[in-house]
Amino acid sequence: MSPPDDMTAGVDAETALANMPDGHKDELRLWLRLLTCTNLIQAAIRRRLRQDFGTTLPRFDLLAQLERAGGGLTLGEISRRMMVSNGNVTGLAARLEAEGLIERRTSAADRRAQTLRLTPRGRREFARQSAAHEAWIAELLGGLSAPDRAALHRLLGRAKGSVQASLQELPE
Amino acid sequence: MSPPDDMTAGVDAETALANMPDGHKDELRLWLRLLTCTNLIQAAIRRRLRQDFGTTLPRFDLLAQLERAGGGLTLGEISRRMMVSNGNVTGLAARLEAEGLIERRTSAADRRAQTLRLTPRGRREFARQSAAHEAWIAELLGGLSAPDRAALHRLLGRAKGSVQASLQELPE
DNA sequence: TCCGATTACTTTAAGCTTCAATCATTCGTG
DNA sequence: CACGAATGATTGAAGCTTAAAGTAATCGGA
Repeated sequence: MSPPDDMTAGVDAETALANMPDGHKDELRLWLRLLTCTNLIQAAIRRRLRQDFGTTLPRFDLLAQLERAGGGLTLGEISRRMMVSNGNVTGLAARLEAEGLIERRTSAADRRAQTLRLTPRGRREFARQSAAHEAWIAELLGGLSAPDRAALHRLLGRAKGSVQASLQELPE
Repeated sequence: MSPPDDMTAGVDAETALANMPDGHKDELRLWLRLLTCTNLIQAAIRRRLRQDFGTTLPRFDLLAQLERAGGGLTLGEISRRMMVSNGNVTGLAARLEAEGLIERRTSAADRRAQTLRLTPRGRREFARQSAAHEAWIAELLGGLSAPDRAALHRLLGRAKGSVQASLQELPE
């Protein structure tokens, strides 16, 4: 698993962590705080989806994609929109179909493709979950003033731009 | 990463709100952008840890906790610091021990407790990973000016405060 | 001393996630 | 038309994650 231990040059572990020579400590702190915020919110959402609706965030997200699309979507399209792997969507869709929340249909045009759409029950169920979800978010972020929210949104937009630009340049 | 050309849709979760009736649209937008930023960065880190070091983010995080602590830590203490379940740490520690990166020892004082510490090889390995990790983060967030980073850090602090206050009030 | 409560950890079942390999279908080009 | 390449989906192996139940050790009184 681990690469051959080649006794890498000079960096002993203490200096590597204790006092970061570069100015990169700054970015690291920012990243850790970003991560903490996201994790706190996401954990709260997951817990409530489970407790109040007996469901999970990935299931909720998949239903949200179908609801938003209006019509049906292929597994591949869902995979792209959710930014997860194909195999992931296969399993997720299987569980949601078993629960009667979505139905699948082989596309007439392309017999490789499976089209998913919400069942009436799936649509009803998602409407309830979605309303609650929206309220939870509003509650969690309610302590932030409107100007703070706006500023945060704008700065996160720049951060996203920075990340995407960086990934564009060095995709590996 | 480029989406297919046909649909009007964007790819990420952020574009997911076409038109939201309520006034909570604002908070929801903020949350989705926060989530997108975190996911983009995290996915890049995971991919590189795998490609360059054949490891994963949870393993890296556990090693980081041990390195930062200096001495040994119990499984429970690690579980608290990483904000994950006990059972999670049990499995993670088992894999890291099998790889020879950490060692476990039953505490003399309390025979229920297991103390983990880095092996010399674990320390060397983590030093390499940590240096790369730091550089990746700096690169990904390098497009942000220092004042922007400072402002973002500050606003995220307030967001974290809002979330924690909200969770304090309504723990369920 | 003893016994119930607490604490530390492990185990189990279920689900999520990825990558790599595979199968089926469709497409493009000669 | 034929055939290799590309596309859509599924499967399998491995790992991460949680909640809930279980085991072992410690602690705190009665």
